[in-house]
Amino acid sequence: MRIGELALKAGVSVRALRYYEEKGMLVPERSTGGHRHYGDRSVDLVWLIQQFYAAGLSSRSILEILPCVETGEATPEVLDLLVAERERIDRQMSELSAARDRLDTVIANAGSSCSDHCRPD
Amino acid sequence: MRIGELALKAGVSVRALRYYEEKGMLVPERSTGGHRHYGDRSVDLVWLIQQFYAAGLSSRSILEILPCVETGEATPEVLDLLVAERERIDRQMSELSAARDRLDTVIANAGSSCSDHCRPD
DNA sequence: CTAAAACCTCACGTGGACGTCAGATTCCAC
DNA sequence: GTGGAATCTGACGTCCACGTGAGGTTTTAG
Repeated sequence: MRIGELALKAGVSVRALRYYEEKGMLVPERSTGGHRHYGDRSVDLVWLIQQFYAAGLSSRSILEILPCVETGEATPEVLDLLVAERERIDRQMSELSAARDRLDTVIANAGSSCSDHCRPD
Repeated sequence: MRIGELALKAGVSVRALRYYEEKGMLVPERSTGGHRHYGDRSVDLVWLIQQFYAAGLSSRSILEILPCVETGEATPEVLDLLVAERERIDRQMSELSAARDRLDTVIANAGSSCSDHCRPD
């Protein structure tokens, strides 16, 4: 399929797909005229890239990790990276959790104080 | 205390503190000569700001949320913002969780395949 | 065959949270 | 009072995942 169709199916912009190629994460075939051609598996691959981006990984990390997601194998360095990213995600989740608790506290207080003067029954 | 001492105690850079002031989040007193002077509560405030940043809030959101963290009160708009940010954090946590699971799978596979050819016993 | 839609390659713009450098001023210990 | 440390105000630099034209080429529907 061509770049526009993949962009639609994967829910990203055409520019993003070109950027992924620039970074080496998703390199398509080319038609004789120079147009990009992607296989069906590219849709899942883009989803995976998006998932990793959403988790705070850099394109550099994703580039190293992607191949071994497909092959199931990893060099020791990539394994280190995988573990490091996993630990970073754990830390980020606990930070998010703490901030969420803080927000919940504020919401609870603000909610009660608001009802105090909004519905003073 | 002055800006350098606060930076040390709060574990941020002097530049960051000036940036917080520029954004209205932490506005200190000034000496006659123009130097910033912070109270002891500023340390906790900076921690809070950092915590919110770590959770992905923008300086704009933090600016609106900070006052009602202190007063315990909130206007309906700020309450909406609080709830929206809380929901965003929830979504981000589930995305992180999904990515972590994916990494775990890869780590498990890579670990076994590595031991396959690293220690073929 | 042709027109328009889709695609191509540069290449500069964006936003956010600061880093960093320059040059001037203020503070504090001695 | 003086010298060095700390601080001051601009203002430009950084990084990254794209956004956004400009100007030209390829593909495809009719």
